[in-house]
This record gives sequence, structure tokens and C-alpha cells, in this order.
Amino acid sequence: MKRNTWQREAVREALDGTDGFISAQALHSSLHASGSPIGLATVYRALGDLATTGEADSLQSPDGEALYRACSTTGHHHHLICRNCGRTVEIEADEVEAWAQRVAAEHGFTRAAHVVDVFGLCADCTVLLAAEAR
Amino acid sequence: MKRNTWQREAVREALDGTDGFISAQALHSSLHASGSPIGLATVYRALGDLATTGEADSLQSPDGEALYRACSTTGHHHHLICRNCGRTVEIEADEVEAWAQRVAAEHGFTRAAHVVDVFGLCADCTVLLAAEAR
DNA sequence: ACGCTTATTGATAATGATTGTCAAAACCAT
DNA sequence: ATGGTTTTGACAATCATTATCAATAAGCGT
Ligand SMILES: [Mn+2]
Ligand SMILES: [Mn+2]
Ligand SMILES: [Zn+2]
Ligand SMILES: [Zn+2]
Repeated sequence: MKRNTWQREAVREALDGTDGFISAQALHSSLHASGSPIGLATVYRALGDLATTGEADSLQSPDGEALYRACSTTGHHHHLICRNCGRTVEIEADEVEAWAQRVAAEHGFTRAAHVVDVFGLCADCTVLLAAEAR
Repeated sequence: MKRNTWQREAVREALDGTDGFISAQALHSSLHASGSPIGLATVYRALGDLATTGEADSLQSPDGEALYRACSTTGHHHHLICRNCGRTVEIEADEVEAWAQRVAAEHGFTRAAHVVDVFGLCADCTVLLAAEAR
């Protein structure tokens, strides 16, 4: 049976209090900074579990780091992520789901899954960076 | 100025001769097996360059490994990848392109790019794995 | 063909994220 | 409260990737 520990709860809360995706390392640092003595391996395990149960979403950053996020939407969904500040918008993509299934089936593929993420600059960062460039 | 070496050409040819996405490590092993004394660091550099110039496509595998492929299509496209054998089908995704642009704009995001990959089991691997499971 | 300049190579070390180990600590059903 | 079982965490191990840097070899002008 699965047991409840303050460590798991701490990870869950830290993730809830984070706006956007965050890495295991960064979340561990954040927890340490708040005085928590939680171990790094435990943070990795907790995040992995949360991702498995669907309580958190995970994705690979462009440079190959695993990032996690506590999502408000429970079902399957995708993300629009600001590559500057990390701000994230959850998006529905019914047409993409249908497209992925269809294209996989058309080529005889089974057990299809898909990675669909949109990266861009949020409105705020767009103006910020435009100002800097001047 | 950029120089031409047999190492770069060897990597290009090895990639051309590969069906599907492959990692730098695997490509290096493959080259070694064919008797090439090329260094691992050089393979990494060559693949990085090919990806930069657009001669090769790269993506992050679900477990965070960078994979490369010499693509037949030159323009923007996406991939349907067998997670067992690496076999890859290039796919058009016009509706997904449009969707990504629209959803980004709707939320005020600019400079939108997207990561769209479909992973599954190709027809061959589907029957292979079904047999093994028995 | 011959040097010369300098980009490139490759053996190796370094880095950094992630996972494995395993004894000690914590849960929780009884 | 007790005991069996799960979880933790310090640490080592792994694995991909990048940094070093002396040795090599393009390619240009001669
Ligand atoms: Mn989400
Ligand atoms: Mn392609
Ligand atoms: Zn932003
Ligand atoms: Zn396959």
C-alpha cells in the first residue's frame, strides 16, 4: 500500500506554489531554501510518482532536462509555454488528438502517444524583450 | 571559414544510411563497427552542426536523449517514430501548424514554435512484442 | 608542391542530471 | 504500542553531453 509522508506532501505543495514548469533540481533547491531538509532522491521519486498518477505533467526541456508542473486540468491536455519566463497556459487540443490517432493508424502504428508543446514569448516578455533590444 | 573533413562526411553518410532517428552514441558505435576511428566528440559536433544547418532533424527522446535523423523532406515537417526500433515516418501536419499558430495568438504569445512528435509501435514491432509477451 | 595560419580532431577529464544502493527511519494495520 | 513493510536520504554509480588542449590537417597564398 502507498503511504503518506510529509515529504510527498511538501513536494506537492511546492509544485502547486510554482507558476510554470520546474525541474527536480530547482524544486529541491527551492524546498531547501524554505528550510526543508528533504532529500534530492526523494524529490525525484515524488515527482516521478506524481507524473505517473497524472497529478503532475512532465515534459523534456529543449536541452533534455525533465520539467514538472502541477496542472489544474485533470484530463489530457497540452501546454503553451513562455520560453523566457516559463509562464504556462493549459490548452485543449481535440483536433490534435484526433490527428495524432489518425496519422498513427494510417501507418500501422499502435500504442500511439504524442508530444505536443508550443513554445513562444508571452505578451509581457514580448514587450520586455523588445524594450531591451532597443 | 568552415573546413571539409572526412569525419564530417562520414557522419553525414552514416546518418543517411540509417533508417530512423539515432543517438550520437549509437551512431558512433555504428561507425566504429564499420572500422572508422572517428572520435565520439567529433560525432557530437558533427551532428550538432548538421542540426544547426538544417541538414538533420533532432528531437529529444522521452527519456531525454538527443536523437538525429537525415530527413528526406527539406521543409518543416514532423515525425511518427517507433519507440522500439526507431523506424520513422515523416508526416505533414498542416492542421497542427494552423492550430499552434492560432492558440499562441489567442493567448498573446509571439515567436511561436512547436514540438510535435508521435511515438508508437510500428506494425512489425507490434507483432514482435505481442509474440514475446506470450 | 610548400609552408603557414588556424579550424578541427580526439583522448581524456569534467560536468550535470538521473538512478541505484542499502541501512536507518517512518507508516500504519493490527 | 508492536512489527512488518514502505519510504527515506546520504552516497555512489551511471550515462549523456560538454570542456580541455595538445596534436593534426584543411585550405589559402606563395
Ligand atoms: Mn498542464
Ligand atoms: Mn524528418
Ligand atoms: Zn514570459
Ligand atoms: Zn518498430
